[in-house]
Amino acid sequence: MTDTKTKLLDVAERLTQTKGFNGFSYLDLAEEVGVKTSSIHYHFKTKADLALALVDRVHGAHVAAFGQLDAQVPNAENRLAAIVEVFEGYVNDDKFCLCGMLSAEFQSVSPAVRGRLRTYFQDMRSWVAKQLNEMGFTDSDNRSLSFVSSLEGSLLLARLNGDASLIGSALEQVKQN
Amino acid sequence: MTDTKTKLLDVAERLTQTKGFNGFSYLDLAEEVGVKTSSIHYHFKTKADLALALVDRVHGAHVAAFGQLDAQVPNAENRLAAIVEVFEGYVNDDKFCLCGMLSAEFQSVSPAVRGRLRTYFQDMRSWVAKQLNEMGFTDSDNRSLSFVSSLEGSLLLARLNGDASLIGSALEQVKQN
DNA sequence: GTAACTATCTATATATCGATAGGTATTTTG
DNA sequence: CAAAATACCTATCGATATATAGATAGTTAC
Repeated sequence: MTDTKTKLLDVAERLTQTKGFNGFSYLDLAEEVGVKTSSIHYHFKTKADLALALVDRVHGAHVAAFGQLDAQVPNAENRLAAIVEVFEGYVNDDKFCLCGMLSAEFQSVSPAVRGRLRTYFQDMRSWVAKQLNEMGFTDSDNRSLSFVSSLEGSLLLARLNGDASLIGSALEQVKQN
Repeated sequence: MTDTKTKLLDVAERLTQTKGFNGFSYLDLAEEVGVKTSSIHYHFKTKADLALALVDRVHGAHVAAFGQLDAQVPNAENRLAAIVEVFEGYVNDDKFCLCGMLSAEFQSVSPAVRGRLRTYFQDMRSWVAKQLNEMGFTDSDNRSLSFVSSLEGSLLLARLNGDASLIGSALEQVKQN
């Protein structure tokens, strides 16, 4: 029996990824979860607090996923491929990246969220750089920037065109040299 | 010729690029331009119509800019650099790409806008591919996808970190061989 | 076993949303 | 000139936004 707070985060996450954080209301959220809007305010005092909780949760989940990949997948290229697959999966669900979305809406999110977004992408870049380094690239710092940028940008284009394969195509370039 | 309509588009464009299309209201727009919200409805019957007008205008402007660059800048690499500079300029104005923003908010825009966004990015990719082809790349089709993806993604990261140079760094990879 | 806490509800407040009706100058056109 | 179109306005609608107060039932702590 999933608790209400988790359900709220699940639905809010999906709505943010599909329509944007400013593209849904507490009423939308309440009706989907089956509670009243006042109950959402009980768990997340303001909508800004909900945004913060969303970023924190996805950040934690991704850091954990990075750790699991490091421990379980014995090849850096395959580890990177696993992340690419996650993003390809978004396309089929008509989703953008949650932190990419909030970064797009940057000027309408709280300073606290802005800080978290910077940390999220910094952590992602660091992890990607580590993989690229293991793959033998000497310019892993700059290449990781290119990797993450292409990942976000190609996801935007892939969803727009309903073609998940655009992500892999765009990233091929980054792995060349 | 009333320039109210132009002013409305100018401000709406900036608000979309900074806060997202769902991040501002007709009242925000009206107050900045100095008219009443009913006047906005006179020029753009619904907010969806405003979105359409925004995409159409920027699409026309960019197609025109591509043509001017082709006519006036005698080197493909410099022509590409000119586009990169436009995106670097966005960072200093805390803007994202207008069509990138609406693509992020994809699930909350009208089917008409979705179609226009596809055309916008298709035209951009075609033009970039032409430049890359002139630069001697034989994989210009795939490389243009990588270029545009990196451009959009790195703009997201650049604004997030207030560092316009991230765009050029990310794109260096694409121009390598 | 009662006091405090948790998680929800009802009910409401205040503000704003996009949108429309209808009026009024000004400009254009036949 | 008169009719029509243009570009605003005032006034207002119904719906929805985020948010709060206070009641209630169930659970936990002392």
